[in-house]
Amino acid sequence: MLDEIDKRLLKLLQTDSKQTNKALSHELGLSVTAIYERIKKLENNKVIGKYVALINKKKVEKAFVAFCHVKLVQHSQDYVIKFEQEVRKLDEILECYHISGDYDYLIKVLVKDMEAFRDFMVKKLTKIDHIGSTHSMFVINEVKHTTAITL
Amino acid sequence: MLDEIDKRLLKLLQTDSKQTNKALSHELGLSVTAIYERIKKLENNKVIGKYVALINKKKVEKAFVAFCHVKLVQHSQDYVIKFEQEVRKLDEILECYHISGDYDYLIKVLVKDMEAFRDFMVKKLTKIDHIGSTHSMFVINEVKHTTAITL
DNA sequence: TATTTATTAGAAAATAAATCTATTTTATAC
DNA sequence: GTATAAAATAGATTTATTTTCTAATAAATA
Repeated sequence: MLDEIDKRLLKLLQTDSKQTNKALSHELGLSVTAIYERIKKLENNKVIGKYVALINKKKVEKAFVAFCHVKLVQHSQDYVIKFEQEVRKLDEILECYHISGDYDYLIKVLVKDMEAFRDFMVKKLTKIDHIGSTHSMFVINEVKHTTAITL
Repeated sequence: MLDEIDKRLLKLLQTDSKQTNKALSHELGLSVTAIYERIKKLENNKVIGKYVALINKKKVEKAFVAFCHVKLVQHSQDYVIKFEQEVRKLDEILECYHISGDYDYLIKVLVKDMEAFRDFMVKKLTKIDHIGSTHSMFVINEVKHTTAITL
């Protein structure tokens, strides 16, 4: 389904989606139209989901990152649905995964600072019904963070 | 530094960076030039870090996601530097954070399936020197996942 | 081999980005 | 409160890019 050229093209687009088709055609040794058609196909097939601007969290006062493990008091469908609904509403939560292991969920939280985190915990996260317990881990340093999947 | 228009603009660009300046100008009630200049400024100030294509992991056989806690045997500078270096080299690791708590690191791993994960653990992660212990959590369901920071 | 289908190339048309000049708004000093 | 400077904006123009079109080539299928 994806040939080598597609993979190389996706690598380039995952790194910088603002490159012109001309630049990409140069890089991959194809015509502009070939690149254009390939990209359109990848978009239509939903291989490429969207194009976004990535912003620098340190520049927008969201440099404090934490991961929280969350356990529900019970795992009835109702509780699960409700919890997940609330999580999706909270802007501070960028990611939330239902995971295997001791805890039920792992969430990634972005806020300004420790004070804002405390606020988030007290006023938002733990206000959600049916939360049993939570365990927070603070990011000391971001060693690696990419959105680019290697194919 | 960022006014309300900038914030609304960033929200739009974080959702879809392929919108034309004309469409954005319409949305925000400004001229095309005003939008153009604002975007250029946000780029120059490094508020906008980059533009990327986000690809669909389910379409490229990378649907298996796991988080691994990693503990080093020791925390001497050498060991830390070496570990972080190796992590950055591994394509399966998309994110790695040095975190507070029982473990030293939290890493996010993307592979094809459980078999590939086992392979990754045995042949790559645990081959890195000085790793004390690891603890893996598998993603059962992705409840929320966005790159857009709310300002 | 013949026939269809998909991919590619190059040219033309349509669209958008980038630049320029003039005007307006905002901030600062007097 | 007014004058001045600086920043932001609008509209027009130029430049570049995307998109479409036609034809040619390559790959797949009967």
